[in-house]
Amino acid sequence: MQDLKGQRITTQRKLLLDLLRRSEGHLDADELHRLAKEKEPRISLSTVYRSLRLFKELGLVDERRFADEHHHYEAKGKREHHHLLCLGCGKVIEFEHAALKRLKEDVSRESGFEVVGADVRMEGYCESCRRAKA
Amino acid sequence: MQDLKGQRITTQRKLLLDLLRRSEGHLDADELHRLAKEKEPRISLSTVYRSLRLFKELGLVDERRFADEHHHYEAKGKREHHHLLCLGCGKVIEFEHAALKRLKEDVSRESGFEVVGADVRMEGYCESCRRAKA
DNA sequence: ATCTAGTTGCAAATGATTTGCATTTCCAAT
DNA sequence: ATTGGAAATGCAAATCATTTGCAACTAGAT
Repeated sequence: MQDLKGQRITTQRKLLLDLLRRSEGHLDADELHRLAKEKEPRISLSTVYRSLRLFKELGLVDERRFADEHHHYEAKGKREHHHLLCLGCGKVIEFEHAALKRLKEDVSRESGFEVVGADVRMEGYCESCRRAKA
Repeated sequence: MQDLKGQRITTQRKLLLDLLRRSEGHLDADELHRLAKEKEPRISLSTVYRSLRLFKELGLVDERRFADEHHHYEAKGKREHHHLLCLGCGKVIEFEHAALKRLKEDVSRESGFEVVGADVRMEGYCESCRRAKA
């Protein structure tokens, strides 16, 4: 838990960071709160939000907005990846692609903009929704 | 104004769509409301939101979320483009890149996911912020 | 010109996220 | 180990963008 540089290591923060790291998907604040209450029934939703903000500031999680309405949080550490959003079922699928590195370099060179990060998301239909449509 | 297929053509809708199309940037609901009130002082913010939703459903505008907090709307019709977000000054810059078409095709082929649209955004520092940092 | 369903403006409601404050807890200094 | 105070928590109330209920107002078909 030495990831929380300088910040106090509380039961709540430990639990929340652990849940985020174990979870496969992209949790939102409510889901995380629900999970956390199984271990710490008194944990409050505000603490969840405050901790998420802290983790984000420390660079421990990424905050994303998919379909809308609320944020989703994803613990960092995996390889760089991007997202496919299924318009049929709402599923979020991760993908990697080698060409993106070159794309960033191209953009940096051509635009004079110093690119530090990229987020690519593609919308469409996942295999099962494609089958369902056909 | 025959873009409003089947929908009633009201003074408010005409004005709002017109403002969106004239505007270079990416307006948010408040900015649009402010602009609209110059011509139609009684127009309400709800009407702005309702019209934006309608335009979105009709495919006349794209809704985006940049830095956060609220939506921005952009009239469609320009060529496909993506966005650079400056972390220094918050500016949003548009860019185009030919490689994206191939990237979409690659992803479709490799993942079995049918890609219908892509949104690429890169974060970093624009030229003037880079100079300011140096 | 008339009729009526679609639209509007306003105010109140919503829902995600934030904040004020009293209480509790971490942890550095004793 | 104990302790003092700053930092963190839980709760309830506040925010802020966006949505909605409703009565009054129009577009546009008749």
